[in-house]
Amino acid sequence: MTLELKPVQALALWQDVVLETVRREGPDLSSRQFAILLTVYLTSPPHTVRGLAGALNVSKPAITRALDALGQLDLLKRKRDEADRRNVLVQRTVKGSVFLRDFADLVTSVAGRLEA
Amino acid sequence: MTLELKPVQALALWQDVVLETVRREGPDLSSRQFAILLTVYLTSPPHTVRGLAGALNVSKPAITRALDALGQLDLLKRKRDEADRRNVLVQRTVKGSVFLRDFADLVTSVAGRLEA
DNA sequence: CTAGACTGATCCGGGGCCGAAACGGATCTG
DNA sequence: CAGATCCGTTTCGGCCCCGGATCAGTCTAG
Repeated sequence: MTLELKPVQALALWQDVVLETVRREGPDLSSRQFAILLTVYLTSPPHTVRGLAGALNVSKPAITRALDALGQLDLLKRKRDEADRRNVLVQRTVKGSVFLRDFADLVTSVAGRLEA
Repeated sequence: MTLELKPVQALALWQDVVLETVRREGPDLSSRQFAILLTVYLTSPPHTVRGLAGALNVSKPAITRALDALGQLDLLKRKRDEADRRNVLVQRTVKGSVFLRDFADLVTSVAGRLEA
């Protein structure tokens, strides 16, 4: 079974969620930063700078900066790969898990209020 | 009837959509700009700078700048209110309609591929 | 051991966005 | 009228992000 979602519902869902995140004065992530966050939490490790750059079709410095910002917010952390010290492994944090769980709840709640 | 969406599905949906929009090298809108765009197209007119600023809980100059950017992209246009020439009415454009319809199709298509 | 490949970080000039404050035009009010 | 008020825009100093080029550290093949 797949999830049915009409175009008008999709836009309404997006609007409510984006509006809510804009209104709340929480950490305001760019779409790239958010994409990185979601990718790290939803796809299987390991996650490297180069890998993320390729996955998002973005330059390496952009990933480095995004990791700086996300690390500052404690939503993600870096760890040297001891097996190959050239690599940096991007890992989850407790705060990041909580942040994404809250976000998921927001989306489901908005979806629940949507007329189907 | 309401729309059922589990937290894990919500995150997966969001990741796929955000990842796709980041990868595509289309106009890369900030969340505020996108929120403005959605608000103008989904809620009933008239839309003024002050009204949008209040709705998004954001300063007026931020709205002005966002309208500059969205106008440059031809996704939205400004029009003087002839009844009260202090006001600026924000209006839709053909290109904006197409842009949002495409986006809605992207979301529905991703949702359709989601395991329910 | 060394030359080369590969990693992530940094440098750099350029550009966008930020909010507070000030501005000019339009409108209302006394 | 003149002053107060409302509107959107502009100015200002500051901060963050952009990507190409380059860097230092690490690994590997010969």
